[in-house]
Amino acid sequence: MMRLTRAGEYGVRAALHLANQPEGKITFVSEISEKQDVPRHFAAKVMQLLVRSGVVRSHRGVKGGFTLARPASKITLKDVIEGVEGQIFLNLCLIKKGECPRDDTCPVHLIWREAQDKLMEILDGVTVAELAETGRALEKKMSKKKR
Amino acid sequence: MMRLTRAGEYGVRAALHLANQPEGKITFVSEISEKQDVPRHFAAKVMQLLVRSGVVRSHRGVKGGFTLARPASKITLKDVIEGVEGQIFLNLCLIKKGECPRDDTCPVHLIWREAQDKLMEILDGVTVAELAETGRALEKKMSKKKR
DNA sequence: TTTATTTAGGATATAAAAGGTCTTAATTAT
DNA sequence: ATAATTAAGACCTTTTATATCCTAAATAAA
Repeated sequence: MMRLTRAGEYGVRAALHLANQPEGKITFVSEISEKQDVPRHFAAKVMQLLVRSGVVRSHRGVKGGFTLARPASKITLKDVIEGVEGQIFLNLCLIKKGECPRDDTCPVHLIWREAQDKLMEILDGVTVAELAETGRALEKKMSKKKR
Repeated sequence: MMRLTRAGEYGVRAALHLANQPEGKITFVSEISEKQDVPRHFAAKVMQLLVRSGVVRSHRGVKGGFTLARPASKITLKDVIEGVEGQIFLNLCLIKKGECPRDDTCPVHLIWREAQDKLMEILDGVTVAELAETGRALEKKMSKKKR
C-alpha cells in the first residue's frame, strides 16, 4: 500500500530519542519503549535491525543498552528507515534492470525513477540531528500554547 | 513495504493499453490481459476498480468491454493509481490531522508531508496520453536497435 | 425471443507481509 | 555468582496482496 511500516516509524522514533539523550548516555529499550510509545518487544526487534545496519550501537549486560553509532548529524532519515525496512523501491521495476521484462519499452518506468530519486533526495537530505532540533523547537512552542 | 502493488501496476498497464487503441474502440479484458501480461481474472477486477473510480467506462454484453472514461490527455498517472489503490499516504500521520497523537510535536511529520507532496506532484504531472506517446517512441527505438 | 458473449459483483483461497510476543542464550557490571 | 540487559530467532495473529471462480445482469446479434 506504499506506506512506511510501523517498524520503520518506530525506528525513526528510537533514533530521535537517542539523539536527544546526553552525549555518551546508554539508553535501555524500556526507556525507548515507554517514552516513544513503542511496544516493548517490538522495540527490541527494531533496535536489533538498526544495530545490524550500523545506525546504532548496542551494549550488552548490566547497564547495557543503545547509543547512536555515530553523531546524529551524520545519520540521515534515509539511513534509519532503510536500516529498518531495507532498501526502498517505489516499484518493482526499480529494483534492478531486468526485474521487469517490459523495462526497455515501459514509459512509466522513467516516472518511477524520478519519483524514487526525489523521495531519496528528501529522506537523505535531513539528518537525525536536525530533526531532533526541530522537535525540541516544536515542543517548546506547544508548551507555550498550552499555557 | 512502501511499494506500488501489482494491482496498481496492472491498472496503469491497462489504462495505457486503452490509450493506445483507436478512438472509440471498445476493448475486451481478454485483450488487455494477453497484451499486457496481466492474469485474466485479476485484470477484470482491476478494471472494475477503474470503472468505479471513473477512469474507465464499461460496456456490457456481447461486444462489450472498456474504454477510457475521458480523453487520455485528461487522465493522470495519479488518477489511475489512486483509482486502483485508493488514496496514497506515505505515512499514517498524513491521513488526517490527529491520526497520529504525536502530530503537534513530531518533526518527521513535516518531512513526510514534503515527500508526499512531491510524489503527488510527479504522479499528477504526467498524463496517460503523454505516457502512451513516450511508450510508442520507446518501441520504435527498441525495434531499430534489434535490427 | 433466444442465445452467446461480455462485464459486475462478490465469495473464496492462498501466500506474503505486517505487527507483535516470547523464550533462551550470551554478555557483563556489580 | 548474580542480576540486568541485549541477541537471536521461533512463534503467533491479523491484515494485505494476489489471485481465481461463480452467478447475475446486460446486450448485440441470430
